[in-house]
Amino acid sequence: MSKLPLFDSPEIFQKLKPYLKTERFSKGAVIEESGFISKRLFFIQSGLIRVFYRTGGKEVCCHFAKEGEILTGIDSFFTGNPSIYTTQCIEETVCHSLTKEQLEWAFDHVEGMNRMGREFVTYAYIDLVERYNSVVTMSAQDRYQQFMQTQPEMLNRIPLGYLSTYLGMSQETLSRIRAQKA
Amino acid sequence: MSKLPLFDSPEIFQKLKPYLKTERFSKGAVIEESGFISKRLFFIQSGLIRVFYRTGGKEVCCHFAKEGEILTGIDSFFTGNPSIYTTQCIEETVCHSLTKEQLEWAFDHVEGMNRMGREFVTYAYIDLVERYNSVVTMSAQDRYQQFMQTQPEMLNRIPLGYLSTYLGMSQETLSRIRAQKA
DNA sequence: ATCCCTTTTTGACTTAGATCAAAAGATTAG
DNA sequence: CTAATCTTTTGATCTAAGTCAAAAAGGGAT
Repeated sequence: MSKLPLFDSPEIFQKLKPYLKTERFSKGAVIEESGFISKRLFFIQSGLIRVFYRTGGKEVCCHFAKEGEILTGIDSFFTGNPSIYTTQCIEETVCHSLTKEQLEWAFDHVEGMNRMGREFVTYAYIDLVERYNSVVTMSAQDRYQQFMQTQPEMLNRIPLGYLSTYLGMSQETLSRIRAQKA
Repeated sequence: MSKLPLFDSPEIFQKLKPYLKTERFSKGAVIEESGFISKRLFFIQSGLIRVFYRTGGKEVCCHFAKEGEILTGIDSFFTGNPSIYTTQCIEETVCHSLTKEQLEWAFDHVEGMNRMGREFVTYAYIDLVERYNSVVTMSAQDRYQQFMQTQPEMLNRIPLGYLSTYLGMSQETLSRIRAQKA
């Protein structure tokens, strides 16, 4: 979910600190399972997480969140309905979290927090629009290339099987695309 | 861009009213052309607008906004870069608009405005996530069906040629899908 | 009405990418 | 180190959807 201003904003971070719950998750650990209500917003200190949902017997990754970024089952966290998303660690991960109530409190009482939230979601939205457009107008090859150019460091961190579903293509197709430009 | 709480929130609407500029655009009129900086946020009172961009010699619709909804070249409006989007009226349209400066002012001075902005973008984001997922996991047929079920009233208002690009398929494919279930 | 122009439909052909299946490489646990 | 498991690659089809081209249907203007 795009860049997170929190860690760059020491004043806000200081104010929230007393409320943050810090946890360490090992590789493969599931942080939140689909079907439950997402109760926490996570600030990722280190590590890598994938967000996925199941459809037609398959898992489709719709997001990766790494150190410095924010994570939540956004649909559920804001609406209160059970989430369709499962969040799982791809690497060992350390994160700090707030409950929804604490976040709501912060929106009302921490100066600049509401604005930060709005700007954060706005940029996440802009990012997603681009991603959406790329699936509608670009070929599988081009989508991979674009990913390679914009987040080359992620190529080694995300298993091919996860990345392919994120890019909207089969694992075999991604493997072949990767092969042809050796 | 999803539902707009503004018209449902008389207090906020009253406060903004003095600053709103009201305009009427005829069918086919271009409200903002790509390549320019999007300077206004539009509240649509009546009518229907398409947002599109050009790629590979084609126009791709990425959004439709109708009465009661909000419109802006979101990328440009918030970042200040020239927009890649053109907004054009599909029907005769009446809307009220604010400049970016006025909106910023409102975020800081109109009680509840910042929160409204954040919630608005959050819901727009959630909507878009769903749309994104549908392009990645569903067939052209299923996407059309889904659109038919969720916004049946739009079928008669949006020309097929525009709708097809919005749904991420060729005009011919959409025509054929529509034909087979007479 | 009639002409012109835009939008939609229909037909024939092509292709990107999916699926199914199996081999080859990596990782992890014991 | 070796077995067992998981991940990636390679190969052989198959199909949904795209492209190109032309006909049909709608909509405005005069």
